[in-house]
Amino acid sequence: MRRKVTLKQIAKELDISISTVSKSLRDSHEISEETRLKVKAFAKLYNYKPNNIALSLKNKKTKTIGIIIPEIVHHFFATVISGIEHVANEFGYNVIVTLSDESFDKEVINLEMLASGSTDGFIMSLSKETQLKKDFHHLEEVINQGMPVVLFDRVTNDIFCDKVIIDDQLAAYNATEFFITNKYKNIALITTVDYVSVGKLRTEGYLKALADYDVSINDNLIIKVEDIDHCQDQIIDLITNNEIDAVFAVNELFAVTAIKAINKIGKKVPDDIAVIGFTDGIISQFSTPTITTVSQNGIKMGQKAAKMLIERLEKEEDDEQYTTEIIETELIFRESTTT
Amino acid sequence: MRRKVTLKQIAKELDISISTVSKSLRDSHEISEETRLKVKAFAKLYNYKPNNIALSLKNKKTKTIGIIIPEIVHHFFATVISGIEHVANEFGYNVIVTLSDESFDKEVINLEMLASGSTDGFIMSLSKETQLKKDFHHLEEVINQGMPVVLFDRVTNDIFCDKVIIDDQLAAYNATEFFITNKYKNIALITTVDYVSVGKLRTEGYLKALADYDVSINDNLIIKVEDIDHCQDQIIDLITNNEIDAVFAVNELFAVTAIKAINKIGKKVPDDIAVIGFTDGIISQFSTPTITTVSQNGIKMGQKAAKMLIERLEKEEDDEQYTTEIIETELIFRESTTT
DNA sequence: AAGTGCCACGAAAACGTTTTCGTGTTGAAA
DNA sequence: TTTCAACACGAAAACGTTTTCGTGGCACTT
Repeated sequence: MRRKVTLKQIAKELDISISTVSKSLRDSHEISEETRLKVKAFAKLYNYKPNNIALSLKNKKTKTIGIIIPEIVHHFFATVISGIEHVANEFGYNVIVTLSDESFDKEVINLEMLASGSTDGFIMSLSKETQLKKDFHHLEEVINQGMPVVLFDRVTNDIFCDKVIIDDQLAAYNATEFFITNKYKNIALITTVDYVSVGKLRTEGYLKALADYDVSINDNLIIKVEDIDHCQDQIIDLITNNEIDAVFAVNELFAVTAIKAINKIGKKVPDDIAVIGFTDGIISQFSTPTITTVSQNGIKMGQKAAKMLIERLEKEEDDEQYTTEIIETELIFRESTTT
Repeated sequence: MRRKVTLKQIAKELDISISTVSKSLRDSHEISEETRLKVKAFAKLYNYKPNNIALSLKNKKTKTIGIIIPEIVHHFFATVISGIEHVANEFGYNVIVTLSDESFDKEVINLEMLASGSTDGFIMSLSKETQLKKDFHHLEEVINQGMPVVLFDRVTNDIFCDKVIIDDQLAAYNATEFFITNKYKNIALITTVDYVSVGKLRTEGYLKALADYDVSINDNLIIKVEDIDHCQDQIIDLITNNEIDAVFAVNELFAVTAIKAINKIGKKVPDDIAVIGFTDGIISQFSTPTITTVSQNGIKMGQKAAKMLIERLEKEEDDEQYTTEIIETELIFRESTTT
């Protein structure tokens, strides 16, 4: 077993000082060509690589970005990570990923862990519990310590930092508007409970569209799902007991579940009932029928978030000008709607 | 902005030595209760947290695990990461994730980056290109330096290290056997090119089952997909031009694509043609019809891999006894098959 | 021969910890 | 009064870098 070689060992072996070795490897003009080449040859032979940890300690930069998300087994978050990772890599950064599992406590613990020197900054999406509690002290703390934070998707107005979001309300508005202008009048909404920020915004967009077009709002057509794993019965109820011709769902899972429910009661998508979902993920692409959906480009969100964070990291003067970047969404038409 | 406080600053503020501060915080009996309490109060007030980087340098342990996978936008890999992260977290480790994008060069670069002090060990799944080139020097190198490596899913016999896999061949055998014993005789196989280790093994399982049951092998019923994004035409060809009653696909995507192709030519799943896929992911669960599939529990694989790695990290004497853990698979019956 | 300047290199500090060892003070025992 | 142990604390090394500054030796100029 060949342990990793250090400057000190090279210095000893070559009977010169550590400084000389370091300078040689960094091509300092202070060192004669002779020693420089000798050192470099030796270093190459022994496959010397500077120790990142030592560098981090010295430079007070870790060149790593901390990511904290509610869960990773979720196509959208996976795409965001992918976007972040690629940009980070390009700029010589690594990413360290932790999951909050939608728990406030885990979010806090992970944040504090990583804030103790492991990362230069954070990219986060808030856990449900955090959004419910509205407690953001942990975020304020790290921001106060001078660590930049970029929030994406599930954000909050209570914290001042850079953010990357989509215009959830507008996107939902547009989807609903599409239904209305295509003569659908009984549009059901399957959404989340209100404390999930994006769910609430999408609900608002739906309501605003109805209001703007003078379509009466029927509360029976709206369900707010608390437990995503057991939403099926609720949805079947809704569809069975109401005369509807369209469904707007605030995520893929609700959309595909709605479609299955519709099939189950013997109706057809899109002929009897049209469906639009949210998030252009695996499900929307491969479901039968494929699902018309609001695409929220996770890759792009991740890339943007990473760029914002790195930019802030690489300029020393910290201006307090925070920006909120809005990623474009678009309605992707597939088989679950007709025009 | 309140910068992070260090031992030195506390020492200065309290006019005592750094050693005393450190010892106080670690409850050393060398320190009088008076100073101990004073220091602790002060540390708490200023929210002192030891700097991880400094600790890593001193202890020569980073308490981080490096993960290198081909891509993250892939449900299976996401589940594995999830499994790893949770176990790692439990043992006080963090995970740092990098993607090879199926490229040999990126795999090497990322490995070398992380090997330079950033992580204590690795959990990896090989990129396609690496499997094609059969070049594993980068792995040998880090293993030689004393860094433990655990390979999962896409592994190689050329490297001696711990591994976590499923019995791909057996799983494929069982799926094929199910078809045969249920009177399906014309079983198509949609698989990958041979250099993808798991694809090859699954192909072998299929062939072995046919041979064992004296079903003649028809090469026309086998396609090996090179480019996953453009497999549709190939699959339609296969289904249109051959009389088949069953399809075994080595991943979800092939399975769902096959189902769509079958629908397109006016046949029904499972009545005309039955389909079994591989990997119990989102697609299999939410496709219509839902897909009978070989479940390879990614969470469990990740957990096992993490446990193996951490166990090796935490015992100092390095025995050279490597083990290969086989995760159980099972056939999950859904709507794409009948019995 | 004295002064000047350059060349090539080394010593040491710094980043933030932990830990070993040494040391001054105190009180009690002899 | 001397001796000794216990107590409470500090100095310093170590982890692996980079970088600033200092310095000895040499060649050159005058």
